Amino acid sequence: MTKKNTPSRNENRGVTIADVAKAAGVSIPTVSRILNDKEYVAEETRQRVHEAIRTLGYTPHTQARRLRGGATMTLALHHPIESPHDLSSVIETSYFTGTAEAASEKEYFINFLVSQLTPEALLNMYRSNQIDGIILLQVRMDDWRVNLLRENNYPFVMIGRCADLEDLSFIDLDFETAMVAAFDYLVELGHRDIGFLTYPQSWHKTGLGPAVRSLDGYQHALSKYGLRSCYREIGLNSVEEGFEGTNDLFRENPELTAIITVSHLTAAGSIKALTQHGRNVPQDCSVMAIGFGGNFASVVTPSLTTLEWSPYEVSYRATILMTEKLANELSSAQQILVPPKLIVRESTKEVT
Amino acid sequence: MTKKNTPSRNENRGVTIADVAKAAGVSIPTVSRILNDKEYVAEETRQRVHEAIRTLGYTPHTQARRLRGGATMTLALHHPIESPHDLSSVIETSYFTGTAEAASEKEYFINFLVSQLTPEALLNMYRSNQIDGIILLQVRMDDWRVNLLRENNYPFVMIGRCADLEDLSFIDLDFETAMVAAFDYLVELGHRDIGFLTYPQSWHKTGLGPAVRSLDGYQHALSKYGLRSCYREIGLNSVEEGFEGTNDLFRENPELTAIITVSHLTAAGSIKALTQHGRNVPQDCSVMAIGFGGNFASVVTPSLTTLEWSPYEVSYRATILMTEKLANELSSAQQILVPPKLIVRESTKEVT
DNA sequence: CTGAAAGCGCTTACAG
DNA sequence: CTGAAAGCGCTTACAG
Repeated sequence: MTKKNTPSRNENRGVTIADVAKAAGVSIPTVSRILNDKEYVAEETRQRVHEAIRTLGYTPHTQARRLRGGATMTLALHHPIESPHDLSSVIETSYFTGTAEAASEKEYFINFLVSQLTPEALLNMYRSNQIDGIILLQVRMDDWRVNLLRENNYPFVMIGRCADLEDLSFIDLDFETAMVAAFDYLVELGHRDIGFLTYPQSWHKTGLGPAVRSLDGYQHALSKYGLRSCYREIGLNSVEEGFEGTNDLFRENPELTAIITVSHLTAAGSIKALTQHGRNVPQDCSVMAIGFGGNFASVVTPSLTTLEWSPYEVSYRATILMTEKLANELSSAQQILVPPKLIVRESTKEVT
Repeated sequence: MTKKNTPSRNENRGVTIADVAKAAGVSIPTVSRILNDKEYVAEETRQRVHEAIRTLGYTPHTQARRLRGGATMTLALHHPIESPHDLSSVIETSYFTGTAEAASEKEYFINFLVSQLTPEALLNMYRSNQIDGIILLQVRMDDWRVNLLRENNYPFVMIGRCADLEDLSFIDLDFETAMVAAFDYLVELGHRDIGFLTYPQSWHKTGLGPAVRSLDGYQHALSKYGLRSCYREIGLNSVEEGFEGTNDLFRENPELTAIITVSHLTAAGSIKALTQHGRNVPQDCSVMAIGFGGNFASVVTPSLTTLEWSPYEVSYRATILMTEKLANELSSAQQILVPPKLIVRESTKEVT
């Protein structure tokens, strides 16, 4: 096995604008102009410079350009979570890919921040010119990040939304509409005894949007149809909690004919519990989930009827929004509410 | 609604090292030294400078530091895929979070590249100093990215591995071992008629590691136990393909008592097919999946026995490896093979 | 222990 | 149409 020499920095790296200028027999500014399609340049000069660029394999130094240009052309996507290890159960891959795709289209870099951030650290991201803007995930009704960024007038965009939205741009899932839509659908099928397994109490207490707004929507739906309240606040990301929540619900309300959950995981637990107690889904009880779709829905047996959003699309749009804001292309704050899509699969059925 | 003025760049941004120097009544290099804990500085001066830094809210300009320092302190993670939209079905979130976490610990930035990359574009990432190194995903036995990077002597690390590994650093899942381990486990339970739903033929043809090595491991296992071959190459990411693949397999081999799949999705399809044909899992037939774990396994009913790896850990380690390589902390190429962990759940059982 | 000088690679007025 | 000069914010020898 021949041992090769592995230098830490590469030789190719050395080609600078000065090299190109020398090779083409012109000055550095001239090369720069040609690179940036500025002003008038003699066609013959342009040819010569391009020739030099090609033979030298020159590419402008991104960092230097950015230093000169003032903008970092870098965005951050922040999800506050104690343990990044667990993020996979909280957020879908498509959030990353949607953001990454939009950023790359707009020639921005994107940094994913998946940790608890101190106010100091957040400010430093801007102050030290690491980022031009940030996209906030998991926004609370009263969110310190929003307050801080707003005070300091640093550009940001939310996926989600806080309480005071004046002049703020966001894209959010419309949970209120989703809840009512779920009831519209189930009531239409003849259901009147509907149980709801919602977000954990801790989410509600800390003012997390989905928790607060789902419950609001739930109340609307109840009064719209004159139904009585029947819900449990349970953990989001475990089949077990769905299992136990469902058992709980049925112990006190054996008459239920439908269950709405806010995660595919708890829906799966719900189905497990029902099946185990001899209730067939959807024959004896319908189950539906509100949330992100993806592959989960069809893995479950029976496959899940859902009201879902595309995290890819939502994050893509949020990122485009961020770049537009930075380019001053937004005349006013953009506030976008995305309605969910109803996808009927096998887990729901009319009451017999 | 009061209309606020939204300047595009922020005022706080202006604080530079020169401001600090002036405020503290010292020269710029002195501030720089203090910032970087260099050499001897009079304690009294240090105090004064720190004081100025604090009151001005100064943070060093990252881009400028990088320009001066030579390194971009930025890494890329590349997954080649035609449609980034579909990435969520191919790769787990934990890949991103593991990478992001390691990068942030080492004070690197990380850019996720989730698109088809041209050779030209890949070289440009280095030439234009956008990145110091790249982490390659979905590596083929003969991978143009590897060849190109190697030729140009640009630093990279693989999650996966190609055929010629001389002097290359990687961390890969040990699929051969996994296959044999699956058979060890099932044979121990008394199974001798075992069907295998493996990666699609296209993967095998393009030389994708998991496809090639799973099949190799499969052959080893067969000859180890003197069993006959019985497998199908099917699509990875759909419940349907698992469903149909299983039906296919049983049509010609009704005697099968166990199925091994390489994805949770196809395993779910497998269970669906078996159940639908009146075969109880695991009573009449065991099903197990080789691959990443996560929440999928317990969503399925019965929950899946798996041989699994943690994508968080694998990507975390790969990223650390990359930073070590860049810091020249690696005396030789690191080649790490990660064995899977067997997690017995409900979907497997001894032959009765 | 500290400052004046040069330079990282580029771009943008400013003259010609 | 093109070049000389200044500067983006920082760090690193080099003198003192």
